[in-house]
Amino acid sequence: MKDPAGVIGELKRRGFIEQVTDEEGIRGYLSRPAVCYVGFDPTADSFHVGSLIPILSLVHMQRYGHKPIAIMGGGTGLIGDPSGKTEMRKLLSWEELEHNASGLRAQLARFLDFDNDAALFLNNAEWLVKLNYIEFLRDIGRHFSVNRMLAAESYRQRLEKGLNFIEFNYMLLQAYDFYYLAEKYDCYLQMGGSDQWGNIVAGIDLIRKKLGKQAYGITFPLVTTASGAKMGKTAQGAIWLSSSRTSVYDFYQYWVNTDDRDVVRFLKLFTFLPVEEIEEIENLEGEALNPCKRALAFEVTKLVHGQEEAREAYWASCKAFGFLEIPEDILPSSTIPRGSRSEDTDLPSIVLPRDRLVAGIPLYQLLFDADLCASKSAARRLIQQGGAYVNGARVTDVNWVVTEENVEDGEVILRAGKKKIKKVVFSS
RNA sequence: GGAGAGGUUCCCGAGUGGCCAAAGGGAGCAGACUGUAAAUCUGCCGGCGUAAGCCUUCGGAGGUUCGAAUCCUCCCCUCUCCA
Repeated sequence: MKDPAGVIGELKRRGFIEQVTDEEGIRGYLSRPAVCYVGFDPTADSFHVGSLIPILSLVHMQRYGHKPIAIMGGGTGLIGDPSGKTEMRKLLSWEELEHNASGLRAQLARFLDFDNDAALFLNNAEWLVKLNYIEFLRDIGRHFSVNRMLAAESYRQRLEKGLNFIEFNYMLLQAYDFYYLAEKYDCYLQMGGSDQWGNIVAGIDLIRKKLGKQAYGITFPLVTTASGAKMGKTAQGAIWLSSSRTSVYDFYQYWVNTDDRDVVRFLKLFTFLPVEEIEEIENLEGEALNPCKRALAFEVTKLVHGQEEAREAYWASCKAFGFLEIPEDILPSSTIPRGSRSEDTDLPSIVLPRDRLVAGIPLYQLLFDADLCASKSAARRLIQQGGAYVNGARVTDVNWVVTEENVEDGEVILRAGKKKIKKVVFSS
């Protein structure tokens, strides 16, 4: 096990830290095995790429011998955190929350070791739901200055757009969470996104007032891509960790397409490759970064979906875009396959009944069926604009029909634009 | 509770009776250029249709009109000021 105190340095070097309340204090707190927590909103039954930062920060903590707690905001999810939002979030029902929390728990188990309480998974509904309003006001509410809350950055934005009482309360509840965890679990460190700063500080104040103890906070930077987009957001929607929402192949592709300027930063944040190795490639430019992007994609995919799935995605991607030797001295700790293409892996595919071929299938229809185009209109546009390929050959005739003649070994390879590819398998 | 402003296609935002599937920008998609990158340029960008055209959309429900995103009525929601 590593020296517990080292975790701060590790997080810092990897770019996880935006702000800390008291660096010296935190180093002291973490100099021996300690407890820390991050809260997650159960707004969906899967995490997306944006949640990787907080999740991985917990993993780093655990690797250094600390005890991470993941809090499911079941209770606060019923309220809706106004921080960082420009408008009110829709409130979730009980059933949704339960469902989401269990999905998230399962995903976290891939990252954290929950055995023997080495990490905890708690739902704050457990203690928030039974709070008594009057008691809460007397015990907790009196410690909060409305003036100070109004001054908080997280509320400022919302004051312009409007904020209702239920949201205004959010800070108290989160502060109460922190206080509760401090008291029950000796947890004196909370981490969270930079929009959580105000809530974290409120918790620290509450702990000081109620328990007379010093607590700490760390915030993560808001990670955006070099072109300014929020991490993990694409036009098709978020990149999810769940393979039923975002296929492993698409997940891998998302990372391969990382902007040059982001590669090093993302390797540090989203993989566990040694920082020294990542620094080795810092000076690479242009095309030389491509193997690094593949390694990044492979490593992140491996973390989320496992080694085998990652290999498959890697080979499928090679098949679609061409093989590229990954030099031995690039990120040597990465377990990305470095040999030549020995494995033959399938492209993403769909299966259709063979008898449809008898009458022939209009290409636009097939593109639509294969999920490469959102509508038949879009498919027609694609063909007209020269972005449609059948078995590698461009097709520009809108009325082109796929027949038996185009099928080889029961398969047709469709491509839309440069990056989307799908194999259609005809079964009898 | 009172007064005012507003809810437009993925987002921002124009549009105040026909020329509106709805300006402009952003995002996105395709092509060129490339390195599965970025930037740039070009085209596209509600659905169905080869097309002509048809259908659905401007908070919701009705109504006026030959014709409504635009006018009227009721309702829902948001914001601002007042209480």
